[in-house]
Amino acid sequence: MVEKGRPRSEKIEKAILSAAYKLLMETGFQSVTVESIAKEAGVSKATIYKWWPNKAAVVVDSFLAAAQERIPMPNTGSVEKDLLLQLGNLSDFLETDKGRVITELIAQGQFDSDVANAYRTRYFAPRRLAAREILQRGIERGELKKDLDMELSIDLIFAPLFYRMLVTGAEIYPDFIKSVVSCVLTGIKVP
Amino acid sequence: MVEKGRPRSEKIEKAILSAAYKLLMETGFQSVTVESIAKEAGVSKATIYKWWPNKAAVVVDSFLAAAQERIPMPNTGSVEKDLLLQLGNLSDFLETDKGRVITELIAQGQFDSDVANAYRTRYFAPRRLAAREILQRGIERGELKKDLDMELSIDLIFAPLFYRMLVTGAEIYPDFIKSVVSCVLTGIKVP
Amino acid sequence: MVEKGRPRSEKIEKAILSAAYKLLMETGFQSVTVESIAKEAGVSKATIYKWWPNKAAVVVDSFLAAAQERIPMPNTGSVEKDLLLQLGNLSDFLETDKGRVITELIAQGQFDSDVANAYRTRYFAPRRLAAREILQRGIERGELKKDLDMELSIDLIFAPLFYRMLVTGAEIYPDFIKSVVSCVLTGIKVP
Amino acid sequence: MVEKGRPRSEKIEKAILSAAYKLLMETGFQSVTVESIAKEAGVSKATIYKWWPNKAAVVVDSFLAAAQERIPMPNTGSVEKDLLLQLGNLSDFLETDKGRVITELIAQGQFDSDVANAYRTRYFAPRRLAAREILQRGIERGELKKDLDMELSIDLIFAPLFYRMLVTGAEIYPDFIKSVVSCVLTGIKVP
DNA sequence: AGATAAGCGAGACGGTACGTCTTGTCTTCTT
DNA sequence: AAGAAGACAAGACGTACCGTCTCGCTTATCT
Repeated sequence: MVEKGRPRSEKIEKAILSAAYKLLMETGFQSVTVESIAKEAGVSKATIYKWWPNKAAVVVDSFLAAAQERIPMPNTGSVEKDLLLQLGNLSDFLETDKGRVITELIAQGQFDSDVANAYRTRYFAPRRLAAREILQRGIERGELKKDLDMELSIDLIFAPLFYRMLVTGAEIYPDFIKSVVSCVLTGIKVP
Repeated sequence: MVEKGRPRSEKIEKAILSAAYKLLMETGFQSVTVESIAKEAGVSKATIYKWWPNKAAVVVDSFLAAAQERIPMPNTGSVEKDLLLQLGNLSDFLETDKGRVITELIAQGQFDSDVANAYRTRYFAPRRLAAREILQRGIERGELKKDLDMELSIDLIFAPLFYRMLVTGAEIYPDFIKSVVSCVLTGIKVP
Repeated sequence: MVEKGRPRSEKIEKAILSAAYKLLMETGFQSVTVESIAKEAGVSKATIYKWWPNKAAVVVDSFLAAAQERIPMPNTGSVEKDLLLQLGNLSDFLETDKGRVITELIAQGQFDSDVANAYRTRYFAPRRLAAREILQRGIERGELKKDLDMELSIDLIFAPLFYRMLVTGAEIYPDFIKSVVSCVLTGIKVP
Repeated sequence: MVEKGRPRSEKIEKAILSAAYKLLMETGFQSVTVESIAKEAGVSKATIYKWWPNKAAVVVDSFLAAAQERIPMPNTGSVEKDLLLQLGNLSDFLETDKGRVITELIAQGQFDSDVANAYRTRYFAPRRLAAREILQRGIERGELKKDLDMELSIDLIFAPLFYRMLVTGAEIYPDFIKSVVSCVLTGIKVP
């Protein structure tokens, strides 16, 4: 059966997401208003609420849609080098405007579980997968313990960066990453 | 020098903080309004704004004032046991209502640097100090490397719990803590 | 050109004006609050501020909207009788609740020129026109001087009533009106 | 019996009235706040409320205290000339800042009968007395009707000026005064 | 001289209205 | 039916002013 009436315009959806993303980058999550998105996109507020349940949903969506760039998958033959590259990329990213934004989204996730689910499945899940592959190859190469708890290991690797970003606010200098990888590895590596 | 004018009423200050804390626990950060605090405390809104610049400031203050209970300082003679106790307490705490609240405050800290500064200096700083002592004793007993980077080590220990709370939302079961401590230790322990 | 968007609801506008008018009559200008108007009208405060710049504007508007009843135009064939009827009506009116209200609006007009402009053009202008016609007919009938300064004469006729209402607070008894008309017509000098 | 305790400081009372008057002239009735009077006078708010029941009372008092300058009593031998001088002075006065202020006080009198009583007895009563004398002399000289209603006549003379000031807002040019006096004296009817 | 009591400055406080802002829904006409 | 425009309800925000109060200090008279 064919849908009746005017079909949903994909152009409009994109305009909304672009506008939301632009404002998110420029002014931060709290300063973005649905009104401002509508104006920037040349769109009616009702149209936004037609497709997203609330402001947080649009804004998160706009961020995640824009974050679909390729996730780098380092494969140097060494777990340590791979992890250093991976964490280096992440920490570089967290310094950018986008990095600031993701902490705002994580913050919003504490108040809105839909937001939390969104960034978990669409943002973090694929990135953890990349880390998983690095570790998997390390196991196969005999660099890492066979019975490694993968999820735990990934937590140990990523957690310190987010902990500093979100909780302590301490600077994330390059040596910090080196030290994190070194410490975690010496722990999980075959002795 | 003697203070001039009618002195600030401590009773009122306490009433405000108690009211804010009560509402924070009952309804969560976002649902607390300055109006509701004023009503609950039997106080004028203007009085609240006289002493705190905005809602976030009062609410955070109310939490931190209530969080001044003794920080447990385990001292079993073993770094591993001490850390297990410390992290066990923390994870128990994070399961309670207060635990939920602190994630909300951390969230708020992403939007308001005054809030972030408040919980960093008044909440986390003393708790990190406790961890520091545990590690220090470990070094003195020869359990840990002499040239240990303390801040980094504390980050490695605490980060995974907060990472799960704030980012992945994964459950924090008892074995998780054991594994975290074990992994971090094997790395920083003298071989 | 057709208006875009949802049209302004006339029902709501009327509800606001009715509510404001009701409260104005019941409690007086100073006791009316925008909040109370909103509540009485079952309307949002923002809607009121959308169409009126402040409380005074709504309240004055509500009064003037309600004061659009027919202005009596006596035409007895005698200037004196016409003026007596006109002033009698006015003084009866000033004794009512509405009369008290208009002094409050005039008072408000001293602080807010928009208010003053409103009652001048919408309330007094049409009433002065009626008086003008009475005088005009008097001139045509040869009762009054041909070169009469109309504005001045109208001032002389109306002023004493308002002067007593606003300034001296003296009672306005029926004979007072008779005397005013008589004096204005013939003067106080010995003939 | 002698009063116990520290006596009321006249200096302070004067400072309050001066401050209130200064602010009244500079910023108008509504913009004067008790706070600002206290600050300007270097006095405590409580001291103000100790001697006056509310803001309006102080401000009106400050005005009336300052308005105690001699009231001119023209006596030219002609009622017309006397009235022209008297009204001329009044209209000159109403053009000044003080003139604006008195309309504000009259306005305030509509909401506060204490204010109204104050300016009636302390401001208008003595000025009406002066007019009364003018008329009395006119009667004695045979210029005016013997059975003249004095209060009414005074109303007729003063009312138009205040009517223009308070109600119509029309300009009060010199000829206007001439015409008022002339009309009141001789009437508008064809002789 | 010391006690007593009111005057006073400073400023905290309760109360209450203001006018603004944002969210999410609803209504009308246009495409 | 989708969409633009924009009206609307709800309700929190932070500000302002009023008039009252609570301190401690000062300035008088009374004992």
